[in-house]
Amino acid sequence: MSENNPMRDAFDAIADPTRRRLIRLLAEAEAGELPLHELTPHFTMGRTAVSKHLTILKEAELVLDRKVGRETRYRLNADPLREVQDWVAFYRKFWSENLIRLGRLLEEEEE
Amino acid sequence: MSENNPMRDAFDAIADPTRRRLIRLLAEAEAGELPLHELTPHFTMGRTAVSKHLTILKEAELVLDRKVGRETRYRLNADPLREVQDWVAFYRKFWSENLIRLGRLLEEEEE
DNA sequence: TTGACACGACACCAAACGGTGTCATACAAT
DNA sequence: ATTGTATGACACCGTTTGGTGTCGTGTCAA
Repeated sequence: MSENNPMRDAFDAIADPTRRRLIRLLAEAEAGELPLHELTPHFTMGRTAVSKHLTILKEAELVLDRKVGRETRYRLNADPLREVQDWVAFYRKFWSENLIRLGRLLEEEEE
Repeated sequence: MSENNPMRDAFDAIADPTRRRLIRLLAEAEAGELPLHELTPHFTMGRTAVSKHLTILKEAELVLDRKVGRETRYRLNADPLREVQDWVAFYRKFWSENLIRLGRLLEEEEE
């Protein structure tokens, strides 16, 4: 039984501001990974709540984790965000004028 | 009392796949706008459910509406998606190799 | 003016969400 | 060996979500 994970959408995972901050913290971590007890103090909520948000991010495969001693270190995996990028990029052509040039530039680059 | 709206996050609004499909349908509408009863048949759920999704999109200002006769026509406003674009763009540098070149190109362009 | 249509508003419901606190376990340090 | 730390797993709880059905009102068509 290799996969009993609920397996979650990236869109769903980044909908919560706490989870977006977690992603940011992991992105800026010098070591590239952080354990739960170093992430927790950045929030007003308790450890358990942060842990649950990390679980949701794991379900979306936005973070990976490995156990080191008694702590679990979490690391960012930004790849699923490409789906978000691709989806939102489609609507660039509907934005207000000043980014149309950039949009065209991207289209050339992306094929 | 000009603003009694709950006022919702764009990230929150696009988290639901039904709402993403609504955005797509409105984007592809030839007339640029569609009434509820033309949107509904694209889904398996009932009219009331679709209407509630549209309300949520309205709270995020991703759709605008105007009344025409007995119908309410909904139109896409993609501008709030720029916030999503900006947020996700930050993590392009963490993606797998082949987009690093594009990422650098965008950074030059964006300042 | 009667009837069908389009819609918003509302009550309702089960399930998921976003928190809390507690407990058991594994590991570190002394 | 004992104590303290880090964590996962639960049970619990109030609120929100995503759906349903119904009702009332405004509008178009006969």
